[in-house]
Amino acid sequence: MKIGQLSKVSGCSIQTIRYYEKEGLLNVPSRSEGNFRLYDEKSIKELEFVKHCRSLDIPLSDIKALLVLKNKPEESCSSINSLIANQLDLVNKRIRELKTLKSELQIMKKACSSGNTVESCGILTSLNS
Amino acid sequence: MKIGQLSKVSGCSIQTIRYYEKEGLLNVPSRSEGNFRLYDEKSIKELEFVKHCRSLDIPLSDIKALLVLKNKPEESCSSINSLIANQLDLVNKRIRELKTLKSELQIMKKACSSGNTVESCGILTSLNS
DNA sequence: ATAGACTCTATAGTTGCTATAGGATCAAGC
DNA sequence: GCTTGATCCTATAGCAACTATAGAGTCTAT
Repeated sequence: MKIGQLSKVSGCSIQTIRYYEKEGLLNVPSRSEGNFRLYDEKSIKELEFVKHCRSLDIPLSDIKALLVLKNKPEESCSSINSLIANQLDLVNKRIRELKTLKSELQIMKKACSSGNTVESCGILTSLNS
Repeated sequence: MKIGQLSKVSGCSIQTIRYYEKEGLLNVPSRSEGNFRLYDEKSIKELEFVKHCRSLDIPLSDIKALLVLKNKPEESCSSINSLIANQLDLVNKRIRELKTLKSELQIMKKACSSGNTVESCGILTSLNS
């Protein structure tokens, strides 16, 4: 299949697929006589692996590391484990940050009784402090 | 005071201060004879306003809009209100997304009983599906 | 006079894409 | 055989919000 087809079945844009290839996250596909990329079932699996990792916000560099590990089946998986643990820490940290943000934004929202002028807006007042 | 001093009292890096100036978020400061930027107390206030907005993840373009509104004290503050409400929506959405992420990552973490080989790693297995 | 601390501008790099320009290829219809 | 439109190709630029670097000028102290 050609790239447009792979894009449809995977839900990744054509540019993104080419970008992943350039970044070394996908095996280099074969080419047709007219220099079009040709993909097969295995390519779909590869792309879906990357997509799944990305849906977990795993950075491309880490996905690359995972792909290397996938090809060393006999090694210890402790680095995979710590990679995921790390990712979890990041997510937890970000959730905590966003919750702090949320409560401050909520307070600000309440401070503005719409219909005010800018001059007396409680939001601007709180942003100034 | 010069930019290094402002950087220290504000906690913003020198490059960030210059960047904010270039983006029109800070008033253009006066210059010394040797072409160094010179700041005063008002500059600190301005920078702190921007910093506070940024700590709420408000994008620079929105901060710019807020600055314009600050100079029209007699206008209605409803656009400030909706800007903040919008920001709150975004934060809430992101929190929900991250919570989904978090639970999937937790499941994956459990799936790996460290000491496994890469081949039998529960994490890789779940990433493949 | 010179060393070192600070500042200046301009430019490139970061991340993970998305969008565009300017072309080549291919299948279908006339 | 020729054209049209859909698809593909590469290379490059743009996004957000910075950070980092190069290469130069300025200021202060000795």
